[in-house]
Amino acid sequence: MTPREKPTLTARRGRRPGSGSTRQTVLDAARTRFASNGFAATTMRLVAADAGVDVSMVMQFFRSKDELFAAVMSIPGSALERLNTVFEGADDQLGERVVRAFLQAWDGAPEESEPLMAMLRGAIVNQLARHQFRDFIESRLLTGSSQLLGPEAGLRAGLALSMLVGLVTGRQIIGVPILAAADRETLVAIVAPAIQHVLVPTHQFIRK
Amino acid sequence: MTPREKPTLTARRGRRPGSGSTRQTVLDAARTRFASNGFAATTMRLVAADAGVDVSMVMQFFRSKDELFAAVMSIPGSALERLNTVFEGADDQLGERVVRAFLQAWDGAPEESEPLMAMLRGAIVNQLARHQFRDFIESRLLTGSSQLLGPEAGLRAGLALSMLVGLVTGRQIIGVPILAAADRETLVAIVAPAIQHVLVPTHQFIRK
DNA sequence: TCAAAAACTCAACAAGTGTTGAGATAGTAT
DNA sequence: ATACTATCTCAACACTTGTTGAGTTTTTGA
Repeated sequence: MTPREKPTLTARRGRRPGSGSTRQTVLDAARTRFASNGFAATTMRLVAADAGVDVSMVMQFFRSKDELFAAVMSIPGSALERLNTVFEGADDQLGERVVRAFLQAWDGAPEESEPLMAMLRGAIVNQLARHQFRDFIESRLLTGSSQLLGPEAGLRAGLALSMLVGLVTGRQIIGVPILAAADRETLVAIVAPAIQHVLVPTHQFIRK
Repeated sequence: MTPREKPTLTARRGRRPGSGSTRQTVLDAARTRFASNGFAATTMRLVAADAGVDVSMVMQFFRSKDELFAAVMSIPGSALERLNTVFEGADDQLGERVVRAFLQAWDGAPEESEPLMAMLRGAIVNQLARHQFRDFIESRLLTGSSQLLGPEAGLRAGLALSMLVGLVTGRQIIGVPILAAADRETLVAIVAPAIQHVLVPTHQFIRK
């Protein structure tokens, strides 16, 4: 049945898989579109037009819209990695460290912030994004915080995260003017003590 | 031209505007669908089927999908009204009062919580909802907090709101298990001090 | 009774969606 | 050269969407 000749190496002839530059172009276009338009409003034809290729090209690289979206979100990006370790250590600056890292992750370079933005926008409409988002909150971050704070550790970390996500959503996605206008350090100054209190169940606040 | 007899009252003849029960049924169905499925995933045919009428019936009552959505969200509901006064008074229990009122608004009866849910889900996709949401955060609530806390009053209230919205989103819409499983009082106990610190720029925490 | 008007249904349109398959083009091995 | 294969385009399918207009039923006021 199956031809056994030349079982060793270079069994396949013909054109080698291309440089992948087009695939990357499509992926970049999709990332940007998903981040700014959300999942539902991003059409395959729109992504294809941005990338300057035909629609079926997109379908051939990524087999469906869902898989394209998954490919966009599965870009690990150093942003997520950086957030992995930020919960470690329950010292006085924990809140400030967490808040600053969080705001940075969403303000940074498009290659890092856009997948996060796409995930956030998609979490409302797309089931895949919703699950990815749960994983993002549950496994990636809650495991890093296990060394923190007693039996409520997971709950406290989840609360801090969801509240910070709300802040970023209002600031970047909804575009509440008063939040969008504030600079990062002002936000850190106000929010950091609050997050500190959510994360560390201390009953008194260390002054200055 | 126009008959002048009996110019006083009952000018219109024919069937009076119906009991309105059907229109209300449609509105209820739309409210529930928008709240649970979001704007994009809610189709006119789905709403019509839920209400047990034809699609064009929905179109006749509310002239478009956008106007139907607007009708759903413009249900004032005592939930929003209750939130109007909750920011008043910068005492020690302000944070607790705000958090509890907020969680109640989203946990309460469907007629009150569903418009909020619809607004929240729609804010990502629908421009109308996004504007409504800004108004909800800006005018309705920030004006009530003007008596609070200095030059940063608006920013602080906006921050508290966005963070609480993030909490509710994670709990009810995304369905993060660890947040959904927690009961309301546990959340109040953890979050209230944090919100207190966001709203009132005190530098020390009153113990117990 | 009778006609007007509201309430309601049926069938379809135009546009847009994700997706598919056939085929053209071009690079790469033998 | 030539067979082979990856890249890419064209055209269309099958379906869903919001929306519309014509026609039917039911209630109401004169």
